[in-house]
Amino acid sequence: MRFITSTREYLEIYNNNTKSEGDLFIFLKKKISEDILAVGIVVSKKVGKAVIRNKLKRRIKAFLRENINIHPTNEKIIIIARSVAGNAAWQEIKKDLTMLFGT
RNA sequence: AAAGAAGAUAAAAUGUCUGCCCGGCACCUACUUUGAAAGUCUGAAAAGUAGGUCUUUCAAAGUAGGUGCUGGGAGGAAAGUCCGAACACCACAGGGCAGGAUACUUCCUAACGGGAAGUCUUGGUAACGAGGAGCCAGCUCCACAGAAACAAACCUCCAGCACCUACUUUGGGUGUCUGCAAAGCAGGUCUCUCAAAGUAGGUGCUGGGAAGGGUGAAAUGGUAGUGUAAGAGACUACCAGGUUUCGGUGUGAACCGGAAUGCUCGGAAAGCCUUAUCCGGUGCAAUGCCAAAUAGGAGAACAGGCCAGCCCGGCCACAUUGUUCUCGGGUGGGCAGCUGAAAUCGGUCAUUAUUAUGAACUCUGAAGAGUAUAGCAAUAUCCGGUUUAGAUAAAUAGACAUUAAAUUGCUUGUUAGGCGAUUUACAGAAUUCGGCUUAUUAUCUUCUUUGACA
Repeated sequence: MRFITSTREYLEIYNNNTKSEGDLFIFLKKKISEDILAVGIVVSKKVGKAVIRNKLKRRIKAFLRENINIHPTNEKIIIIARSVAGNAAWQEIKKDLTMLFGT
């Protein structure tokens, strides 16, 4: 697994994706030929101040580490946080992410 | 006990599982360079010798990756980016204008718009807080209300003139009444009317005056008297303030005491402005370096390509072409800058310097000053210690459990405890420091006022 770091890569997915929505997050997915998962995390200022945004990003990364097996391996995914995700509990985040990866 | 004021400190703890970033050490793998040895192929006048090529092995260094062990890893505001600096680059002979910032005094400081102490004004019963150049240079503004917001006069006050009304007095006329026989004359506590004078009131005009009323955030000193047509610092006494000046104290802002002068002056400079002082610009995305692919640029060398096994021949190109190499610019990317500093704590046995305080005594009209040593404090010096993140879609954590604290519910055997629930703030480094401002949880210390009890 690797993280998406360049603006060009983000724009490529924004322009050509399949969208799935949960209560807390929105997934933008795109099939790729490489046998690896690429993930980008987007948390806007609507979610909260820096401490809250950083904590949410760390929690998403922790989920990805702990659930390495359920990931698809040939996709690029952008995870966008909705504004309510800032004060969600860990159980809610886990449930929402599991549901979105399952579909 | 309640309500306040000032300051200081801390920024919940422990464990389990799973992880992140930076460094150190050891080992392993790969690559590069250097050296040594062996072999191989070559090989300079002579030597298959020196040297060279390639391969293998070993050693050292470096780079990259991996494994293991180990060390370190957010804040008091990391925030806002508001001041001041370091550092980097650019600009710069000197001076002025413009622009910006600041504005009581002394001291601290690398510097500051920061801090400390003092001083004045002001708010508060007080602890304590807030503020500080200049509206006697010029201009401008002062909502609403009000006559008027700085030059005047609405009502009121006073004087004069004109007109109107009422009344009084005097005089004239008509009527009426009475008297005389009548014409007529005379008279009146009568009526109407005309004129003059006076008194009172009203209206208007001219002048005096700025005391009173009312408006406003703000109206040009206050009280009492003299004075006047009415009034007014016009004059007098006392009070308040201003200005000038003398003496004293203090480094200074300023303060204390005296004298003269009727001088009595609106507010706003977070309005223009005046005065004084300071300020070159851009910020680590600074700046320096390495440097791929692709495209294009410059330079150099070569002359080709297709048909064919080769030659001849034919076709294309004949230099703005093709191939190869080199160069510099630039993009993605990477490295350095990058983290130890104007840091912080303690000590005083001893040393030195400076500053402040200071029991006591003396002087003074007061404010205050002087003498002088012990002790104590601060700063510097000195001595000893402590800490010290470096990420880059951005690490420093995620989950769970226990404990702690606070709030709250239920409950019991109620100065106490048990069982639950919720909460544990504000907030995330980005070149580095010194400050300021803002956000915010808890605790402690000192002080003030009021009340209660002893």
